[in-house]
Amino acid sequence: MATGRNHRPATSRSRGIPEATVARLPLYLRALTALSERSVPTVSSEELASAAGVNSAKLRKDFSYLGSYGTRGVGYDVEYLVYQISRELGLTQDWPVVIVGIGNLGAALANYGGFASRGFRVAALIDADPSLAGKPVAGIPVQHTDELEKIISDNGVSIGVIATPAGAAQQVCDRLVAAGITSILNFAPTVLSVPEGVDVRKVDLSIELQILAFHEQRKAGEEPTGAASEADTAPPAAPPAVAVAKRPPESGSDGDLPAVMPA
Amino acid sequence: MATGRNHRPATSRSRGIPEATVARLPLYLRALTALSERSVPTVSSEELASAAGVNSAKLRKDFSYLGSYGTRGVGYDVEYLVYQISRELGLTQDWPVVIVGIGNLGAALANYGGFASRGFRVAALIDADPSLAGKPVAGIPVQHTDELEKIISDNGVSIGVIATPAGAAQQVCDRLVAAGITSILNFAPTVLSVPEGVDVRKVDLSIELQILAFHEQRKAGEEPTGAASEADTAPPAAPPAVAVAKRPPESGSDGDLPAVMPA
DNA sequence: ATGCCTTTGTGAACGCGTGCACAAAGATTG
DNA sequence: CAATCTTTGTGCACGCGTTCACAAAGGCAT
Repeated sequence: MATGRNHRPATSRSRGIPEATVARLPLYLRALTALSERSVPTVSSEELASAAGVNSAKLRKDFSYLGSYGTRGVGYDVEYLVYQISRELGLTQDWPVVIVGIGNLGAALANYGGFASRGFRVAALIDADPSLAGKPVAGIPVQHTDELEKIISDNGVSIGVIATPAGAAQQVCDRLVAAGITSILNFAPTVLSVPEGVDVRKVDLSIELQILAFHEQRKAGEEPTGAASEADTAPPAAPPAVAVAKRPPESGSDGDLPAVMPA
Repeated sequence: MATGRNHRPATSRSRGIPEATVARLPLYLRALTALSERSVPTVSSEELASAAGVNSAKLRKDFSYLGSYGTRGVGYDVEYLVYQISRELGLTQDWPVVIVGIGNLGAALANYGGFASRGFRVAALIDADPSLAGKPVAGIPVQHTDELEKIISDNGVSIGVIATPAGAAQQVCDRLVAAGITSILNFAPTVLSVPEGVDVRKVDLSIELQILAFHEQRKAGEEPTGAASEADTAPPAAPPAVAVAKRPPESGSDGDLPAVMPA
């Protein structure tokens, strides 16, 4: 989870659809779309749950927040459910989005097919590098940062994707917000601060790997030697005054992305 | 979150560090590294918490699971804490990783600087497209899928990144697991099924956007007209037998990634 | 050395999310 | 039309995660 600030009771109070449920709706939608393409008319909660990788009881409860769209003894009508979830997620309308920071990642996002097929339309690609301006990426010409405000207001964009290096992210964020953006998907490894009412979701590649490393280390140090608990308990030095095993600062400042766009 | 199967009590039972805490440790580590580079000797929980974008009470409780590394009245020793968290996350050792599927996204990942600076080393890039073989991406030559098993065992790789199209993901996953991989970071929009003992974390770009769209729609339909609740309650047709507003199947099969690698 | 001030570490309360288990609902069969 | 069988929808209980609030701990000034 990653909402902009830690405000809001985590539960979306409106119609009372729990945030956890909202996060799973796209999962169900994906599974349902696949079924729809195979012309499967109905699914049971059990089947759909396994296709989506969740518990069937959880799925039924999730759907119960949307209303009673199933038929007892039969299951759910696939087409109807696809529509209901799409509507609930706001996918029946087209959402223009802008991508800021057209480095490797930004380009990958621009080429990502999963956007267009879900009601999202890449309205513009924006980068601070003047030499990129005009060059097409994924068939869309990159525009310079100077145009940012104009692009957003002209196209009525309300969702922005930040794929810049960490150093530029907050500045870009501020400009996006000032220009009217109210939802941000942030790929830069920084904590963005935004005013109340703006949603931020964060995707951090390196964090995911670190979490995996934690579990991996756990697995490794489970049975082999008994030395695991030893190295665990013995700190290399007393709390204050240490300089242990500090990895050399590697390259420049910490947070880094492949992209261009200087700070 | 996204563990392979819905097994395991969500809490990592070992030394009893809650999963939610583990997920935040990389966040703290990032903030601490930045402080370390600025040669800041100590931080209070309040300062660090705000830098990491979390609540200070939460941060203190998180640290309490690791041990008592702070000094009352003063705060935490930055260097020491960096070391402790690094060790806890298993970042004091180098983790070789392989990236499978070198499309736009795979290339972006290969170029991502945040990996190397965190103890992760890209051991190999793998793709099924023979025409890519040998070509260097981010300075590393791409190798063909045939070599997958050999690469993994030769380098002792235990973490794999899947950046293939959805259609190929499960096959790749199976081969990775068979070859000895026990942690997988999955970028393909599919539910992977893996045997017990293998961890899977999922990053789905389109899902994040859909969640944003949900909240965005919410904001939009909050005050404008009173028509919101109307369209909300009236289904376009009765549950069975409908063909409402179904978006045309767009392009090919649903889950798609920019990458190459045919199924 | 003593008292004050800052900040940690944590006990306890609360709320969300998950999963169980079952009653109600509808379809289907004879 | 009645009985049976399947599958939904949900009441309930439990556990994890978050937050509050405060006592204990240590530094620092006098």
